[in-house]
Amino acid sequence: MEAAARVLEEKGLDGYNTNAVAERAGVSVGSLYQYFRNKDALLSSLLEREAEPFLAALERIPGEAPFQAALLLLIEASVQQQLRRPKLARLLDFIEAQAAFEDQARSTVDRAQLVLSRLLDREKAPKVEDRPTAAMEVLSVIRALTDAAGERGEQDYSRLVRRIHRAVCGYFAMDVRKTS
Amino acid sequence: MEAAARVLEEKGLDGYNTNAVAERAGVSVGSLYQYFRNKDALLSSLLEREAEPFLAALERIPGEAPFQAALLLLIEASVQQQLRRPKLARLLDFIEAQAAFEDQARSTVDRAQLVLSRLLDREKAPKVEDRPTAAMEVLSVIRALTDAAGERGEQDYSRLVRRIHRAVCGYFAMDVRKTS
Amino acid sequence: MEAAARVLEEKGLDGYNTNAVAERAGVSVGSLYQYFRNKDALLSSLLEREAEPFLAALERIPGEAPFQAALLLLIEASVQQQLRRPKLARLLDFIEAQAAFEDQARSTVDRAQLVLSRLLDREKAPKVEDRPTAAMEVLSVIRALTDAAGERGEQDYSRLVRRIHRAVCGYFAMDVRKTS
Amino acid sequence: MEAAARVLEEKGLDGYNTNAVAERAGVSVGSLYQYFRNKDALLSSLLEREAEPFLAALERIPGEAPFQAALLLLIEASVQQQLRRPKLARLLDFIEAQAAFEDQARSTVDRAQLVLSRLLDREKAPKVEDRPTAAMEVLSVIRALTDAAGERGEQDYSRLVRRIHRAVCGYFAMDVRKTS
DNA sequence: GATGAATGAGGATTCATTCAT
DNA sequence: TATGAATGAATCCTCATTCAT
Repeated sequence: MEAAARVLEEKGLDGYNTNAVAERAGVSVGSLYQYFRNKDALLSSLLEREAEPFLAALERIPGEAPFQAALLLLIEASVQQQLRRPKLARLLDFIEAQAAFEDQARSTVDRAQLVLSRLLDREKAPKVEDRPTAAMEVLSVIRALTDAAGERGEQDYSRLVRRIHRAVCGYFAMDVRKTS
Repeated sequence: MEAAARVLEEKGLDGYNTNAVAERAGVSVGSLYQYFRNKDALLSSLLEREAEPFLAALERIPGEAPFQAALLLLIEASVQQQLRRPKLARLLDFIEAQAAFEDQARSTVDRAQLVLSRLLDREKAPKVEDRPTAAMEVLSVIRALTDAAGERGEQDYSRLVRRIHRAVCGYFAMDVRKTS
Repeated sequence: MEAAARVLEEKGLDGYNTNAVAERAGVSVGSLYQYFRNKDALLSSLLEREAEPFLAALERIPGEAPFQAALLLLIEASVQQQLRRPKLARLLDFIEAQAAFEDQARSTVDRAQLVLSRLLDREKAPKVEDRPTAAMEVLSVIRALTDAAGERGEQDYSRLVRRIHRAVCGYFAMDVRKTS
Repeated sequence: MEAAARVLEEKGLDGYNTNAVAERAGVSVGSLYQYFRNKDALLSSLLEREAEPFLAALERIPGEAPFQAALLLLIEASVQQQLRRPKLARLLDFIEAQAAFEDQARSTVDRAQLVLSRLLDREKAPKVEDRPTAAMEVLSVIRALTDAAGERGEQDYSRLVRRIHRAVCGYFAMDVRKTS
C-alpha cells in the first residue's frame, strides 16, 4: 500500500500500474495479487488507510465541546490530513469520485457526515434546513480549500484553518468575528 | 467534441477512448485524427469549449457593478456552468488537474483569477492580504459547492447561489446579512 | 515525381508517404492518384526517371571505342549518376532491391549488363568465364564504391573514378598501370 | 531473434512486424516486449548477433600473417558471413544503413575498419593515401560482391573469394598474379 | 508463499486509397 | 480534372492478471 501511495505521488494516476507498484515495493507482481484481489482492491485499501486518521480524529472530538470548538477541531483534522501528503490526498479524492469507488467514498463521507450532523445538535449550533446537505457542503468547502492549499504548497496551517473557518461560518450565516 | 463529452458523461474517464468517441460521433477513428492531433488534444479542445461560456460570462460582468453584485454574477456564472452538465463538468475539473493539462488549466484559472482580482479593487470590496490566493480560494469554494450540488442532482439554482454567496462572504469576513 | 524524390531525400524511406509527397508537390493526394496508380507506381516511375540518364549515357558510349576507354566512360556515367543526388541514389538502390520492384530492377540491370557484355567483345577486352556474372559484378563494384563515396560526401570525381577503375581492372585481372 | 531473422527472410522488410515475429516464435507479443524494448531494439540485437561471427573472424586473423594472407582471411570471413544466410545478410545491410541504426552500423564498421587499417601496416602492404577511406572502400567492394553472389545464389566460395581478391588487389594497385 | 515470465485483449495512431463534390 | 475529407485495416505497444515452478 505504501508503494502504491509512492507511485501515485511520484508518477501520478497515469504512471500507476501493478508492475510499478510491485517494483517500488520490492516484491513481485504475484505477491501483490496474494494480498489484493486486483488493482482496484489495492486502491480501495489505500483509500481506507488514508481516510482512517481523519475519521479517527473526527471521532476523538469530545462530545461535550461547544459547536465552534468542535468545528475547529474538524477543520484542523481535515487540514492535517490533506497537508500531510498533499499530492496523494488530492489524487485519492479524485479516485474516490470514480464510479468504481462509490461505496468506499460513501462510507467515508457517511461517517464524516454523521459526525458533522451531530455537531449541529450542539449548543450554539446554527440552524440549517437540510442537515445532510449542509454537512456534505461544509466538508466540500473544507476539502476544496485544503486541496488548493496543498496544490500551492501552502505551509501555514493556522492561517489556512482560520480562512476555512471563516468560510464555513459564512456558510452557516454565523458571524465569525464573534467566535474566533 | 460533443461525442467526447457524451462518452465522458456516459462511460466516465475509463470508458473514454478514441474508438468510443468515433463510434459515438458516427465517424471513423481516422476522421477524429483529422481534427485532433491525438486523444489529449481532443480533451484539450473540449476543456476549452466548456470553459468558454463561463469565461465569457465573467467578462460580461459590468465594470461599474459594486463588489457584491459582481460577486453574485460570478457565482451565478459558475453555477450555471457547472449545473448545465454536472457530470461532465466534474470530470473536466479533474482532467484539468492532470499534469498533461497544466497549461490549459492555468490559462483558464488565470483569466478567472484576473476577473476576481479586479473585483477586489472595487468599491466596498473586502481587504485581503494575498490577492491571488484569495481569488483562487474563492474559485475553489465556488467550484466545490457547485460540484457537490451537481453530484447530488440539486436543481434549485437560487438557493445554491445563496449558500455559496454566504460561504464566500464568510471567507472575506464580510457580513452577508447586510448585503444580500 | 520530383516531390517524391525530395521527400525521400529529406525524410528518408520512413517519412515517405503519399500525403507528404502530395503536400510537397503542392497538390492534393487525389491528384497524385490521377497520375500514379498507387504509391509503388510512383516509386517505379521515379526509379525509371533516375535510371534514365545513366542508361542514356551508357548508350552514348561510342561503338568503336577500345575496351579501356569504354569502361572509363561507363564508370564515369555511374559516378555522375550517383553523386548528383547521393542520398536519393542510395535510397533508390535499396528500393530497387525490394521484391516489389524486381521487374523494374531487372530491366535496368539488363540494359546495363547488355552494354557491358558487348564491351567484353571489343578489342583488348579481358577474357571472362561467365559474362553475365562478370557484368553484374562489375556493376556492383562500381555502384558500391560510388554509394560509399556519396555517403562520405566525397566530391573529387576524378580520383574516385580512378580508384574504381583500378578495382574493376583488378577484377578482370588486367594490369591497370599499363592502361591508364 | 531467430524468429525475426526468419520473418525477414521469408516475408521481407514489409512483412516484418511484431505480430509476425511473435507468431513465428510461438510466443505472444507481450513476451517479445519483455525481451526487447521495441521493434527496433529487436532488429538492433539481430544486427549485432549477425555481425558477431564476422567480427570474431576478423579478430582471429593472426597478427603475424603477411598482408596478402590476412586479406584473404578477411575476404573469406566476409563471404562466409554473407553466404550463410544471403537474404538475411542483404536485408540487414540495408537496415543498418537506415538513420535509426547509425550507431549500430558505425560500431560494426569501425571494428572492421580498425582491423583492415592495421593490415595496411604489415609487411608488403600497399601504400594508400587515405587509410580510413581505403578501408571503407575495400569493405564496400567485398560486401557488394558477396551480396551480389548471394542474390544470384552462387555457391562456389573459392571462386568468389578469388574474384573479390582480384578486385581488392586492383583497388590497391597490387599485381594479383604475383601473389595468389 | 513468492516469483516473474507469459498472455492477449485493448487501445492509440498512421496512412494508402476512395469518391462525392 | 482537382480536391481533400473520410475510411478502417494494420500496426505498435501496454498492462492487468494468471499460473507453473
